[in-house]
Amino acid sequence: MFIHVAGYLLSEGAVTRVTHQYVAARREAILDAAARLFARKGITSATMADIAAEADLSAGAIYRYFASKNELLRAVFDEAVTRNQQLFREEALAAPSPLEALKRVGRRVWVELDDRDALICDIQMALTAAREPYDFGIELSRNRESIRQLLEELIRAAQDAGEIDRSIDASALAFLLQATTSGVQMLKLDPG
Amino acid sequence: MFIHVAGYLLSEGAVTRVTHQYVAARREAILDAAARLFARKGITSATMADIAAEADLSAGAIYRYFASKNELLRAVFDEAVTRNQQLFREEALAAPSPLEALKRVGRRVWVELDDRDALICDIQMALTAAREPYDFGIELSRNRESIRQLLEELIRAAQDAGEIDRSIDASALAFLLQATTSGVQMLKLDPG
Amino acid sequence: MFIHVAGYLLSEGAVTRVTHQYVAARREAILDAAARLFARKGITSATMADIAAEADLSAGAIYRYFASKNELLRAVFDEAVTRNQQLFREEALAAPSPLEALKRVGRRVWVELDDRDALICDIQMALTAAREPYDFGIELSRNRESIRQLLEELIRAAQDAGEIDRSIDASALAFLLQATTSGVQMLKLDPG
Amino acid sequence: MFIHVAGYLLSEGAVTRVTHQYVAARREAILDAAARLFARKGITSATMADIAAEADLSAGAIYRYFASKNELLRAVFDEAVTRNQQLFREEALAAPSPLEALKRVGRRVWVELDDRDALICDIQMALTAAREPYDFGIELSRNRESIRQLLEELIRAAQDAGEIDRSIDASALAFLLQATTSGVQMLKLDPG
DNA sequence: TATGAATGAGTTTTCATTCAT
DNA sequence: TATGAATGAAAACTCATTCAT
Repeated sequence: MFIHVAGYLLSEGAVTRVTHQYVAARREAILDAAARLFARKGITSATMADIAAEADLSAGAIYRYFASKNELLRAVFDEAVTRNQQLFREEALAAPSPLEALKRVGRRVWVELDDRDALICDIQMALTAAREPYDFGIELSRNRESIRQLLEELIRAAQDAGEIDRSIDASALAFLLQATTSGVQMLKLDPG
Repeated sequence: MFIHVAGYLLSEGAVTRVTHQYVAARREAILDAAARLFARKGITSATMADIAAEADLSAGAIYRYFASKNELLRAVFDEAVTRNQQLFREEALAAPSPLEALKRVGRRVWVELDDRDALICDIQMALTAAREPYDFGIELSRNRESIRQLLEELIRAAQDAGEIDRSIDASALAFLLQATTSGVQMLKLDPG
Repeated sequence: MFIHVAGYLLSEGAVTRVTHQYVAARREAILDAAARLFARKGITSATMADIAAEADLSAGAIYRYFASKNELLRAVFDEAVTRNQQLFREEALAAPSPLEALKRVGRRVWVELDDRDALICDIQMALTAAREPYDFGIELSRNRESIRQLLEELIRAAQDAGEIDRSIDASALAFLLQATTSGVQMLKLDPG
Repeated sequence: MFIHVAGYLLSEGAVTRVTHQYVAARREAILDAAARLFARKGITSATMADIAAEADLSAGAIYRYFASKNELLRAVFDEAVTRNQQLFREEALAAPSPLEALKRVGRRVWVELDDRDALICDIQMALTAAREPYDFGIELSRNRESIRQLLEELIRAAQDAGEIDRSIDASALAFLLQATTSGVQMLKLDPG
């Protein structure tokens, strides 16, 4: 060690940075593979070996990145929640008017429906949360609530701008929009 | 075996009838137990032993009624589809007018949402169908289609009766109603 | 069920008794197999498959009798403790005088040393208890203490009967006897 | 590689000496770490990664010093045997009289009992030797025998010096002393 | 020499399914 | 028909060991 000190000090930073990038990339790859396989086969039926193969790894290697299958599942769900939130906020912020924002969000959701894996992932997430509310449900619930609030704010703003009839109950409409969105997701599942 | 002695004392016909009733009742019990457990634990996590226990049977006995877990699953799904169809048709037939029929169907669906197990079963069915379209998807798809048609017919009838604005696209409205229904199901799942 | 009632009532007792005996015998067989293999290969290296094979079963079958490898280990240890206690008490009760009791216990311990598997099991138990005091140590500690007390009582009785010099500290001698016994166990381990 | 540059600035001899010292120190550190972890977790449960971490190294690095976990185990056992031998000889040589030598050895052994890790290591060694006599037992056996002879010689010398009653069987007493020593080790294990 | 990511064999555990009773 | 013990094929997870850097 005393002989190598200089060398280590020089290289450590670089090595660490490279390794971190590599590790982060692998983590991401596993996460993506898991999301795909959970969607295609179902959470229980997707084996760690399946996921590993999809991520070009051996099954054991996954455990360097995620402590257990359950942790991996949680991470996949976290990513899905984040993705959903971003989708809404991005469109809402970019739009020139409240009504336009609502329309764009709707259009964006419609487009995203073509990502079948993400679609299934969302529904599976809801099911899992329904069955294990304390392990998985809390964040999902918060997520849904925050999206509902965003919709409600947009509706009220549109009402203030005269773009939507003021007699409409903004809260109820927000609920209805969200329900319809979820519903369209369900219908989109239909393989027919 | 001696345990059948009592049965043999009855005339052949009676025995057969009793046995048939008995078998049918057991089948139904297993089906119900399976539906409950598939909903609560998920299809893969619900074991045959769980289901047997819930139906007051031993694990092996189920195989007298269903050839495999997959067959049992199929039967559970069949029942769910049938139940859904009946629900719609019953209400539609009993209503005095088309619009009233639509309203009653809506109310009935709303009430059924409180059967959490049925709710989860429906969603799980859709997921399974999405993943294995040829094994499970076809009938589900037909079911959804037939319900959509029923809705569309009711809407058209209501339009003919002047109860609904004729400028509305009946087909699109039927789709929307169905989507909203599915969507409310999803929101109802939310444990929060 | 209603058809079979009579038959079931008649046979249930018999069936249950037979089954219970069978189950108990299997449990015992597994326990013995496990004790042997824990001794021969060590606790960690003895696999459930090894144990099952030694007990003429498949690995999975063990789980009908013991919830986990750890439970099985605990049961093996429990049996060893019980065996040790019995050995001491039996000899002590049967002897005509306190000193004779001490001698008989000593002779019995000496004889038991030839059961190499039991020997190793005892030592392994002590090691395991040392490492996981709260999981395994408490009962073992109690066991050792109760044997020490028995020895002390015997020594005091022998002193009262004039068989052992009264100037000797009974407690210290009991400790020494126990230590020597343990020590001879250790030396007996020596394969040379 | 550049990380060796500093080392090359030194003369060949110096580099070699430093490297040798370094290697020896590392080897020793690994050996100590392994002894500690084998004692605390058990041989099988202590992982190479555990040991490496305890020795401030990465898992792979150990293989520069020991070809396998088994070799490492063997080395740990060798050290323990050597330590035991030295302990006895040191005290025996330093004592002014044979009886005093015996007493000092006894006292030293008593003191060493407080090194719980060494204690457990000794017992584990005996167990391992009992199970794999040809791999691990031979040297241990020789060690025990040589200590017994040393004790016997001391006893005889004490008898010749009139310090111990000549009627006592020196060989038997040596055996007994050794057994008691081992036995006290076992009792010391007791967590209670 | 040191690192630590990856591998692959092995271990515990679970469960659908079978079958003797 | 019902039971429940047993099987055997997975599946999650662990770890000694290797190897590119």
